[in-house]
Amino acid sequence: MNPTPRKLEIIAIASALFKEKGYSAVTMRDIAKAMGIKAASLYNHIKNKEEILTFIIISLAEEFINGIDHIKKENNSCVDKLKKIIALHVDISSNNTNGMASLNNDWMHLKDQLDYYLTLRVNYEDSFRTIIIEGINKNEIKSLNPDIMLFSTLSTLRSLYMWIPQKEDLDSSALATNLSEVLLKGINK
Amino acid sequence: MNPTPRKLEIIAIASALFKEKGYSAVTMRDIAKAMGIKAASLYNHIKNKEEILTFIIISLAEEFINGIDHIKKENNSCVDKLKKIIALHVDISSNNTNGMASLNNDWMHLKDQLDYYLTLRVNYEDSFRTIIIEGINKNEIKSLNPDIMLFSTLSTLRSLYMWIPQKEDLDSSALATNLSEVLLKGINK
DNA sequence: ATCTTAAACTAACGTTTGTTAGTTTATTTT
DNA sequence: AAAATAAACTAACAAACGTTAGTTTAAGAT
Repeated sequence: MNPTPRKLEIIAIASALFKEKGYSAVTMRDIAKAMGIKAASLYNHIKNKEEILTFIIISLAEEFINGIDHIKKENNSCVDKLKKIIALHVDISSNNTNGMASLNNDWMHLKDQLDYYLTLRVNYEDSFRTIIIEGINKNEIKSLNPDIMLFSTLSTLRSLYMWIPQKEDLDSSALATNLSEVLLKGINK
Repeated sequence: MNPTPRKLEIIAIASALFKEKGYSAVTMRDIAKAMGIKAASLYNHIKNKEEILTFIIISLAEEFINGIDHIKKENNSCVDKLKKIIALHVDISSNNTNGMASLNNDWMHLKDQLDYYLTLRVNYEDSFRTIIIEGINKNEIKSLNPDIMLFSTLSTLRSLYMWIPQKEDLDSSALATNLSEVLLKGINK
């Protein structure tokens, strides 16, 4: 059940290819060539193509759920919770920019675990929205449409994977700090 | 050169399928079935699969370039220019949520026009960044990393296509106003 | 030295893919 | 009525797809 080193190598290579062209456009022969072996040899390590995608997406989705569950429980202001969510996204995205592409763009190609993934996503968004609404009620957050604030913030955080690789000069904590400033306080002086 | 009504029907149907599953996962037989005809019949109207994608992406990309070129020339404050950019995204995205999915996710499958698309994108982002930097210099915009502000704002605007279809209660101008508030002034009270 | 195992290989399978060629059908123009 | 056109059709193609079966190779364990 827990993957061998070789299997993790395949998943890492596949993640990079999936980010470049998307899951459907990447063939088993592409993955094999990038590994320096033949396509059939991949099946000594993985069940099938779908298993690769499932592993990438589900493990990331569970990281996010675990992260936000932890943040919810802490005794912080809502604004501080939001800052922790931002740091969570920066952290996970930094450590797996390739996998984040699949999580964002290829979840609909899941089969067995599609329903499970959708449950995780709904739960994550609900937790996020709850924190925003709490912030409004406690007068920490502006009284605007919570869904617009959720959508706006989450869109930026979901796109981090595209942008982090080209910004190696900024370390994770500096990026999280800057992003918190922009997302919470805006850009207008 | 300018498309027949039937061709536009095919492109519209294809856009919807591309949004659901991505360009690579949609077959000519999928498109034909959704049109109620056979796959071979599509070729009476279009050159090949690639032409459909190219049309969707390039026409949208040109809309954005035309929009921002117009905004640049107007004699407005930088903040007002930014508000107009936000309204531009809301407007274009509202009128073609399906096509926006291809623009965002399937541009890498362009062949002939890939370089042209990339040029348009770089030009668009440069114009956007220039407005932000001007705003910093004129003391309208906070003196933070301009790329982070660009990235953050643009990520939200690029994701609008996913979100607009499930928010029919909000009309375009109200959405643009709310978004301007959130993106420019933040969510923190 | 023999056995076992991990991980590669070759060869092939049945499908699905985008696309072409040639034909039929129905509508419009002459 | 005849001719031309638009838009569908059937049939088929070569290539690429994910995957399976059986085999070889090389290293470690007995």
